[in-house]
Amino acid sequence: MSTLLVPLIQTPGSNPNPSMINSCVNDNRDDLGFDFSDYLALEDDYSCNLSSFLSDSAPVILQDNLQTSAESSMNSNPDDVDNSHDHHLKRMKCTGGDKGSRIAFRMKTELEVLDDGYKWRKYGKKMVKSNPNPRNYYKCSAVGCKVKKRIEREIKDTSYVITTYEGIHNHETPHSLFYF
DNA sequence: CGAGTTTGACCCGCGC
DNA sequence: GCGCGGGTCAAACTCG
Repeated sequence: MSTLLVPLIQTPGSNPNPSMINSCVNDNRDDLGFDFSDYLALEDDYSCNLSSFLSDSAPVILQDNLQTSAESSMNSNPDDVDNSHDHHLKRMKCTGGDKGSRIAFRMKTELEVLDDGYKWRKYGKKMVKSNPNPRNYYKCSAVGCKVKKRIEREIKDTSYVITTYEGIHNHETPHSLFYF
């Protein structure tokens, strides 16, 4: 299984979130009301349960070093994470393949829906067996854009939200137009 | 009145 | 074939 890091530089048409993380954290992080304390990407197999990514079986790659998720879980105390500004993009995992447009990340926030600069329409809500918290389904509201995202709260610590994106936007984010 | 949300129903894949 | 779980649809509803 190959592993690659998701670029954190905003590129037109790329998934917005890594770049949004960068831009938001750099200036108005406090205004957003959440911390990008953690970050990870999905395996190719999209059918896998999100919770499995938080289990000890999944390897995790840090930006500055490597460690297993078992090790990282010991360091997953939010207090530890918040101690450094560099930890907003602490860890990430991504596997290669044609389906690399799927990405998930986990962040500490009280908000249910994060403003990532795009406009989303909610089209479903589902209780899943593996998580007592409901999973919400969103589609990008832009015409012709088929990007979807799922949002659910982590089982172990409901202060963390797991957001999963599928697909690549075929348009600019309204946020970036404003921002730039 | 249009856009967005809610929610039950439906569909589909998978395991047995 | 059947049941289960997850994802999507769409009508009804809410809100500005």
